[in-house]
Amino acid sequence: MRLVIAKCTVDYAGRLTAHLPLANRLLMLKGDGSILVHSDSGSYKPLNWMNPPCSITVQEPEAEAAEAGVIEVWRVSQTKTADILYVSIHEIIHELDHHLGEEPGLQKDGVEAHLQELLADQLQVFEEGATLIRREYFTAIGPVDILCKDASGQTVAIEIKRRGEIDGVEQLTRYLDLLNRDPHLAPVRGVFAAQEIKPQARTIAEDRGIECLVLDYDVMRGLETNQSRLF
Amino acid sequence: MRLVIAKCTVDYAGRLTAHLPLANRLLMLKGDGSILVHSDSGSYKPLNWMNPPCSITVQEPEAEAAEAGVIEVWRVSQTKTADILYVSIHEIIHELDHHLGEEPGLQKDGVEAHLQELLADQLQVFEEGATLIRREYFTAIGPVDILCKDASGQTVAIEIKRRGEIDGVEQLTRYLDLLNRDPHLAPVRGVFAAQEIKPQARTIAEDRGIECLVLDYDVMRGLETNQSRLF
DNA sequence: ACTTCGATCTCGTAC
DNA sequence: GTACGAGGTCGAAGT
Repeated sequence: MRLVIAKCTVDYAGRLTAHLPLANRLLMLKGDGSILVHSDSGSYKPLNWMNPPCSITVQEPEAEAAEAGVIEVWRVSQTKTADILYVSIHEIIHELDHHLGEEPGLQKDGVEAHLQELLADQLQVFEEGATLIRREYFTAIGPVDILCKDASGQTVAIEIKRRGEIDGVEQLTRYLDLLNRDPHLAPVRGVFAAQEIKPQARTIAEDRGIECLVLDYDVMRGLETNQSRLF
Repeated sequence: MRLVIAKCTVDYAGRLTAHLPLANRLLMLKGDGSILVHSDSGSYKPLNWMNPPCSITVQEPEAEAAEAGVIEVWRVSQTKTADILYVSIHEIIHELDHHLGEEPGLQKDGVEAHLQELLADQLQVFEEGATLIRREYFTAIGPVDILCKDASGQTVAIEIKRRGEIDGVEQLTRYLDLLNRDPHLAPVRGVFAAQEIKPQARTIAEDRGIECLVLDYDVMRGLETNQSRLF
């Protein structure tokens, strides 16, 4: 990895065109040829960048640019797409080069699939007396997150999201349309469950007779802990 | 901005928990207190990070960690949320500190809003004789990008996307359902316009009687330039 | 290989 | 401020 702190301008042309006026920035050149342009604030997204695979060539500035103070131009071109990035260097302030070696990679834990497991184990959170038919109940158009029966024996399809938005309601609607064609299952209740349900999604869901269920992840995790202690 | 190349492990606990095994990495400490952990490959997303506002304190390692080779621990805590990040430093390989100064910011061009403006000004691109009713025609479920009348006087709802995908067709479908309930407007034609329309989106759209319109951004920008020169 | 969907999404913008 | 949609989304999982 090569790190360069430089006074530069940057021009990008690809899906959009963008320009960075003259200022001091960090240029990070990774081992795979990609480049990131970072400022001293903002979140993890660089001001500008080029994804691998790409190649960097150093060019002499054109006469006009040289007069404006450009000492060299880095031409970064994407190998697959036509995207291109020009970094016009006015001054190199610091430079540092070091080979980092192997990256073992990030180990994650605690994703959204957990919500589905928790609700399947705790169907009373949805309704007392509900019994699981199965998780990931497969249909021709995709898996229904949870299929169960309520206390009266009616089939219930539950769609689970972390954040409930319109897309999720559309998805559940398609499942319900399909499931209700099966005389063994129909009529099927639809339940849209999420940690947070957006107003527009709730409106559309309720307009279609779909029930909304807000899940409290921390409470459900707590219930699970208590259950595992009890049994 | 402070740049440190170090042999380290990283532990994050917040919305999820994550761990980085021992390896050499770049630690970028920005002026606003945020920190990014980058490896030598991958895209612009860091392996791990903490967003501002956050504070960093350096701690002595606990006895067990010290025996494992940890020389210091950086405790990075988010000011608002309870998120926390620990960087356990085993060895500092390089270090570089420099104040970058003001960042003038990225100048973008070529967004989707521009497509809407252009098409509203150039309805002949859609169909000769079409006349604008209004952009961002507001409905109970959101704004219709362009509402206009065709040469025969029929109402037309146009949904514009940069890339036309299924979501956009669903959105337009909802608008059409709603608009067609209004006897002053019905029957309403639906037009799905985008720089690029995915085959699946096109299939669904046409199956629903929605017309697809591929927009050439460069040509439309050229037309606008010519218009502003003529008038 | 391509597609779909979640994300510690980030980022802008309208309200 | 919050809410919503778009992204040069990124990244992983499944097909």
